[in-house]
Amino acid sequence: MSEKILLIDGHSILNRAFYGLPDLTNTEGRHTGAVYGFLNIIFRILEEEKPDYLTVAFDVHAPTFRHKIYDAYKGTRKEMPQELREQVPLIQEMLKAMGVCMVTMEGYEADDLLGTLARRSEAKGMDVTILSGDRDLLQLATEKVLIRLPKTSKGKTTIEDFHAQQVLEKYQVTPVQIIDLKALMGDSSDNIPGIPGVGEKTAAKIIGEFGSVENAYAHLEEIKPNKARESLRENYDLAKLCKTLATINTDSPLEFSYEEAKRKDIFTKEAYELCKQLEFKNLLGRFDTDAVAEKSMEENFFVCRDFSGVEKIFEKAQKEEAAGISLMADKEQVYGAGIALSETEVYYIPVQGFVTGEYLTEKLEQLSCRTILCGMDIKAVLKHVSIEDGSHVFDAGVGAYLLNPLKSSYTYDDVAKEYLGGLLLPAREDLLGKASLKKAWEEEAEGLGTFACYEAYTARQCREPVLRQLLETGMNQVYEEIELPLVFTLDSMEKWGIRVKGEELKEYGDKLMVRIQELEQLIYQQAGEEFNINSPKQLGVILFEKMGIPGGKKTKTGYSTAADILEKLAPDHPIVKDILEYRQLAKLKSTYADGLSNVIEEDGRIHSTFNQTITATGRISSTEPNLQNIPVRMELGRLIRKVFVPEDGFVFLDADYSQIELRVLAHMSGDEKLIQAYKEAQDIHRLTASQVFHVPFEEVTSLQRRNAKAVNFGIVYGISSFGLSQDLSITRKEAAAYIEKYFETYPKIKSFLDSKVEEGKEKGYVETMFGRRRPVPELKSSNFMQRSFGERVAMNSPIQGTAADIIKIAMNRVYSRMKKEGLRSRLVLQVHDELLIETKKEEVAQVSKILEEEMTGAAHLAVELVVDMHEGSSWYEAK
DNA sequence: ACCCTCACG
DNA sequence: ACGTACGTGAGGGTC
Repeated sequence: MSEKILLIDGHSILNRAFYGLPDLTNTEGRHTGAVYGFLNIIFRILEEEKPDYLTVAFDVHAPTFRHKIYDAYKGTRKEMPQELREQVPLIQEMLKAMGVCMVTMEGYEADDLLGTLARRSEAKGMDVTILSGDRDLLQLATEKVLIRLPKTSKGKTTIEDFHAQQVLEKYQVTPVQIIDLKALMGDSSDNIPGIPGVGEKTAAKIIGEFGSVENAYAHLEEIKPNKARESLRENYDLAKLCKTLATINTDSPLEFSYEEAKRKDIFTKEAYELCKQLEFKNLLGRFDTDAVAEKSMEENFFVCRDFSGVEKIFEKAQKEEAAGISLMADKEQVYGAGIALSETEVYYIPVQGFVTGEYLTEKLEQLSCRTILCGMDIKAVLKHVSIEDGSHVFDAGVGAYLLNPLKSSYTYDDVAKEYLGGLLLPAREDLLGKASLKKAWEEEAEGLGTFACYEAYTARQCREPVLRQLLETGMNQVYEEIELPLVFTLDSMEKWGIRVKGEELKEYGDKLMVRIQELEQLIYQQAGEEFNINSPKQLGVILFEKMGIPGGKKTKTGYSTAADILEKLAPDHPIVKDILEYRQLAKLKSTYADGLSNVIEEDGRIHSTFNQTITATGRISSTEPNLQNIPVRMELGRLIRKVFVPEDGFVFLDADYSQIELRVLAHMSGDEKLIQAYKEAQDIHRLTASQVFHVPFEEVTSLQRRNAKAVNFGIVYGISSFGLSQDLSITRKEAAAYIEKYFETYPKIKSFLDSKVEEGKEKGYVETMFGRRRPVPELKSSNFMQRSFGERVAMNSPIQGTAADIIKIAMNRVYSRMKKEGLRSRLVLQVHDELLIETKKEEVAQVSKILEEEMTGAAHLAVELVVDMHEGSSWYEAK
């Protein structure tokens, strides 16, 4: 069998990886996504091809022979974005570490080097494979030269393979004729102009018929489309020049040693270190562990099964300042616990024999009186271990979230990587797969123990660096005074849950169903056929094709059938009105009537999870179910709130902040006029309208008020004329005029927003009144859209985040005051600017006072914090 | 797994 | 020219 050489087009593969995959950054902020993608592609190809030789070609930044014959060649050649450019030396460093042969040559592009090596190798009788993202390379295809073009879309990489035969099949021309094709049609990405009036189709036809540019010129009169004929007549010289430009040089004077290109083991120690540095954790598994072996941390993990041994562990733990804790437990039971006493002493204690779940949790409770318990997720531990407050607790997940709220998760492996000097640990999935805890307990006992040890270890070891960084960033107060106490407040809310009348919810769902079926029939009749109304795709076809309704706005995948589009069509088309009603009811039925019914627990209550480490701004979120998006704006949906009721002997007290974000803005910007407005006005939107439009307060029209209100909202979101124009259905110009007037009226608001963008650019983050940070990496992006997004984020996050801080402070104070005053009332829900308290009837007056005092007193702003409060026997009534 | 749509603040 | 309001979570469809 003949030998095989694999030739790789470095820049073009890097490009493909950059544009086809999401960008990654490591902890140092280096962009690494393209390098990661590049490596994945070549690993795959190496496995498939098993070549004897391997070489990667790169362009050099210097004029090539093409520049010499054609000045415009360089022309408007697109600059690489910074995020990609900085990865070029990185991939080269990586390839060097892997011992991969690289070639470059001044005056030649990578294509020419690949062409040259392909022909030389072919002449030696080798098989050649070229990996590139560039279709130009197809001109090199022969029976012995295979061109492989990877294509990445939606994270999946597929590879298209071409020998000469496949080129012929796909393009109806020989590989060499690819050059002629390009000479006529041009190639914008390569700055080859082609000749005017000839596109892809015509070029293919001409070359198919005449075989080459030269022969076509020789038979000029036979060329069919007149336009193409005349264009070739006039531009023959240009066509020939293009042909030269498009021709890959296969005879460059490259010095090349096959010896150096011989394929070696690329999984070297150096490459391993570099992968670690770049945090390519998923790639490390490819390296032979013996060759790169490090001392395993698992040598310090011990399983303790005997009772007296466990007692000793806890005795020892009592003497430590801090211990890492990882409780392996689900709702039903406790399976065991990991406990880290020091860097080199980590135990796993499985539940068995005398070591019961109750025993374990009790020991942990005792331990928490003296020793600081460090966990990745303390709120989860609290479900089994009762701890009074945060005085002896460290929550690594919450700490890591504060230090960087943009992460998608705060699992121990992520946190270890970030705060333990890039330490790479196996993730839960590596140890347990996708198994549930129960399943792991039954079938993967050893993995479960290892998992618990890693988690406990990480929680303990992270304490110092995380606390230090919290101090360095000035976020220690937010951690200690807001987030850590909040763990206990949220835990209490989750445990209480909220009572829901299941029967009534079912009845509500049944009523909806009746109307849904009516509407279904109506819609089918009007459409003239049955189809799935829930499918935007099918619906789009019915409305905009079959029924020919105009105004079908295309999205990426088809027509948009979103409510704001349909609403504009509703007046003229009865079916659209029915569809809108159907949609509304279907949503209420599936998400709320059915969705909530399914999560009512044995105690007749719904126990949502309030997540503290999700949002970028500092808000909390609610899941399984989400109780922060229960309908309220439309009456029909609002009725759902009637099934949320307090237990017997209790009522609901609902308290919400009045326009907290706008008040926060007034305070943070220090705009005297807005502050004054709040001191005077009952109706801030009306007053804003009166000041912006220069009309007396009493004469403000409802339209003016609506517009002012929209601008007020827009300001908080990080205003843009486009966004406002969409919201108000006006032109961008009009929207821009409103904004300008607004800024004239409240000049300090403009300077405040501008200063936030500036600050974000300078520091890389913006912060709330209380020092909570949100990084805004998008501000440095070379992409206009992303940068604009960053600007809006820089304006919005300090406002939204400060409001979130304030209500968190209020929640904590309300929670601890009710506890301190020995009340039986309890906080059950938070909806961003609203608190719901299930209040013992006898305690209504006392709780009202607490709510009022703690909510309005949570922060001292230049404007008052105003709270609206209502009492009721359901959430519906209390709102 | 990803898109679309829609519920809330 | 680009193609958007800020922050979330859930359900259904589609590939």
